[in-house]
Amino acid sequence: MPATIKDVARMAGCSIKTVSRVINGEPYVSEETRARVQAAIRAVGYAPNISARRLAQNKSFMICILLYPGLLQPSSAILSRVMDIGYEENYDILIQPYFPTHSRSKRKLVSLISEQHIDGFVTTPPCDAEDFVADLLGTYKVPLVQINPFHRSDTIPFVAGDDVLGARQVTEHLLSLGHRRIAFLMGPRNMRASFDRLAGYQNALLAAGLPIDPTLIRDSEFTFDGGYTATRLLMDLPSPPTAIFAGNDEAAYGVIFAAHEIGLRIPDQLSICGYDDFAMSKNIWPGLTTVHQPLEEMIESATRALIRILKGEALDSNQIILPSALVLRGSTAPPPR
Amino acid sequence: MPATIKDVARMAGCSIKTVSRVINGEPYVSEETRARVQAAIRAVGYAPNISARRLAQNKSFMICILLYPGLLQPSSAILSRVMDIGYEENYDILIQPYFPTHSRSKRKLVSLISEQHIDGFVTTPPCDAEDFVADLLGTYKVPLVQINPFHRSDTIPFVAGDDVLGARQVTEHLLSLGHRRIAFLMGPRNMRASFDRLAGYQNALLAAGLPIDPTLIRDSEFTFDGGYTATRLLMDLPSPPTAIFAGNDEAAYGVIFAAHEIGLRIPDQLSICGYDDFAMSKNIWPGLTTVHQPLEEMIESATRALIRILKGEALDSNQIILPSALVLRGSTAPPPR
DNA sequence: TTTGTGATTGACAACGTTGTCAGTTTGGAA
DNA sequence: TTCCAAACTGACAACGTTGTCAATCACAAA
Repeated sequence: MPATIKDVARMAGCSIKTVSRVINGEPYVSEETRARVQAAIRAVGYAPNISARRLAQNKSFMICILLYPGLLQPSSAILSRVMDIGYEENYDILIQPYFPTHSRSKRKLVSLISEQHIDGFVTTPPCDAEDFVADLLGTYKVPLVQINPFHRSDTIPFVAGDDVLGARQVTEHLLSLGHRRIAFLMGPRNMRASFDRLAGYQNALLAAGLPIDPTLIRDSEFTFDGGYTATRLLMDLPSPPTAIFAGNDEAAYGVIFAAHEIGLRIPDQLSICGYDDFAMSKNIWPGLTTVHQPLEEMIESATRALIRILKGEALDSNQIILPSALVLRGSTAPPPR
Repeated sequence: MPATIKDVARMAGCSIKTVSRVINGEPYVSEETRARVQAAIRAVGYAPNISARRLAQNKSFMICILLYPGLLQPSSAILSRVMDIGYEENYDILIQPYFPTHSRSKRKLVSLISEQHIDGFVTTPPCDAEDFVADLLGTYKVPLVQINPFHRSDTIPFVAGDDVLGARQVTEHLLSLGHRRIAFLMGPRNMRASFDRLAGYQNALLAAGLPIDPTLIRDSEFTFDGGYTATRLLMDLPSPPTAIFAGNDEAAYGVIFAAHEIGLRIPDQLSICGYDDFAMSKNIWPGLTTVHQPLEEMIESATRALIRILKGEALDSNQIILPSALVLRGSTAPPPR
């Protein structure tokens, strides 16, 4: 039975309302009273009961991040960073795994909104692929900030990277090394990144005056297995590519594995690029040339934007685009002569 | 303004208490009334307000998992599994990053207990290394289940693997391949696994009648950098090891990287073993020989045990030991002649 | 002196549940 | 028929906060 506001009030010799004012930093409390109340709070070891506060204010002080477990590999560092923000701002951050098309996920989401009254959401791809989430949050009028959303909306704030540009830079890097047959591994159709990166790849080829060879474009679903299978097929072609741009890092790991299995030396016989710069990409051998996506910053700024909205502050812009950067490591080199 | 229990009661033509009985599946409601209430619930789209329920029952229906962000790499699959259990059992699962020795972590933990009234905790190494957590939970009388705890307690339930056995099996595997100079990379001093794995390594050597060479035992802190640095030093020895047992997978990644950098072929010139079987270990080349630790099952059974405790049910045993298994992949082979 | 204004304070309702307890109904045994 | 226990039901308090509003106080201006 922890101390309540009443215990504090009794000890400080004032009303519970005055204690409440002190706790919430409201004005109209004399310095003397404030000091007395604060002393009483310390004396009885008082901590406000969050459930009561939530009930009285009809707010939950909770933010939920919808995360698709398959992709995104949320390094714990990211989660930790987000929790810190929550700590500063007095919000609790709830990490919720979410599978689109999965009915249990949907029910859980409904319960988070209707029972827990979560104050706001951050979504990550491909959780936004169907309109279910946005529609649901729309009908319940729960604020939402999206990360790399499928559809960029004028009304829903989002944080994103420039995947067209990043993919173009990767491709130009490979072109500048002398590669002419560059394969591209396409991601799932429910993520915007898949299309944007494909566009960047194609833009670079066209700008270089090269044809787009459909046999060099394969599906990987952004998975290890997808990258592996695509590579086995690609390298069996009569004239195989000299470089594979894997669409994302996880697929690239599959490409690397397949290349090793086939007995190809990386990067001498096959250059490989990824996209995303997962933590592991600098730890494998050879280091993976990729595009660093500032996932931590993205989640952080999405969360901060959401909190601003919840506090009723205006955002500078509904669209936050963060820069990505090509990271050159050991997995790319000029093609074999 | 969502529907409340009053709206349901009005529509069903009964008291709010009767609605409450129906919601909670309590007895003493006639079938006819029950049906009418349920119809009303559906009609108004009622969902109970969790904050009010928490306040009235002085319970949070929340479980918190303390996770050290550096290690453990909680694959999202694990988190997802745990959330599912929570869903089944009507508990919300809070994932809380926790750094021992980090004062903010401690304050957050205190707030989780005293403000949020979290019903129970699951700890993972090395969050339990100091006694702070156990003491705190003890004084607040909050139930706790530990995973791979530093001290195995008779009173605090825990789930663990048999690291001594696992490490012994790894070492015996290397011995059976013919290795005689096997290095061991020690983990941090605040994790039981570090000592248990060292013991398994030493037991196997002693059982084979081999001496324990202290120059072959190095610190890695279970990190990539630690594994990398230790390997550079080890391979500079006048008579370097022919195999390195890296203590955990993350350190093993560092060993592999260093070996490649030195120009050693794996496994022909150097055999490498890890421990833990992180998801990536089967995706790198060559696949890493390691010990599979059933992390998902461990977190699952710890969570289930905690929920049983919270429900007042007795545990079959306070000590749950789950089997680990040696996984042979491509990173080990007989030593060079 | 009176008046007004802003600072300070507290009584009480409200938030949406569940717990307590007393009242009513039902059905079967005496 | 009467009585009793069990089944059913609801009024109301309680949980620990915050919001509303009225009351009081202090002090300066009129």
